[in-house]
Amino acid sequence: MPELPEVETYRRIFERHALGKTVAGVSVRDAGVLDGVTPRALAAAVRGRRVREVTRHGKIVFADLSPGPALVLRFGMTGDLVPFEDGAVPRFARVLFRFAEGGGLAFTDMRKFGSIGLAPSSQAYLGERGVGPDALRAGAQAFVARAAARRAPIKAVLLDQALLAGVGNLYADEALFQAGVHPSTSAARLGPAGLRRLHAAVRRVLARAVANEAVWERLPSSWLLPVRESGPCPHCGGRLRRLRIGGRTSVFCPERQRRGR
DNA sequence: AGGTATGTTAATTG
DNA sequence: GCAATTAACATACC
Repeated sequence: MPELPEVETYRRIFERHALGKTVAGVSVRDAGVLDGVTPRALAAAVRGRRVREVTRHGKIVFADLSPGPALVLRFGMTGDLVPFEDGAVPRFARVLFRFAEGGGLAFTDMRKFGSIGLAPSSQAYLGERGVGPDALRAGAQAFVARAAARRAPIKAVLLDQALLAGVGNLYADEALFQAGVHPSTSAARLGPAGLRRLHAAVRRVLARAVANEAVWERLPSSWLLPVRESGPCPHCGGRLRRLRIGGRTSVFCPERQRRGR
């Protein structure tokens, strides 16, 4: 379940179980999730190294092994990090990390859209891939300027990781809902003021979700997220509508989020 | 049985 | 050449 708030909880899990520890071994159970490394090369690069720092940028977790490369963890649609003790390997485990001090972490991923790779550093990786600023740290200015130049539906623009890294389909819908913006509105049409308000909503939504460790049951009942599948609009009680935008499903309240084209 | 799914990205179209 | 859109990836579940 990985968007920025979920991935931040993964970062904390990795930190709790690996920070300061030495990697004793890496076991690749499905090489299909490796990105640009062979199982052998991954093990060679990581084994014997200490985890110095665990960071997150958007939906990506980096484990800094310096001196040495950074481990790059991406979770796709169904990735997760699950602590395990030997013997009890979690379901859908694709890669296992074991630590010299004891314990292990499993990278699980049912659909295998996630990946594990290596990079000289997190900065190098982000630069090469063109990942934009982290959605929780970025100021509004750059986002407003770049989004204003786009005519695509604002929903699609919010999902563009080059503009703002970390926003995914569900939290994008939540931010649009709270800002009262129709998902198919052209980004440019919102104007600087509208984009600024939307950016504030994105940050507020993500920060609140992180504070609640991305547990939906703890989110405010005024939010769209908990009732996204089933319920009526928590504000007006009306029926929620869904649209296909940029290949993803958008859920919104037609009453609260008026069409703006 | 068929449609859908929290993400990326190559390929295609405009 | 760039912005926008769509298909494809692999797998489980309702």
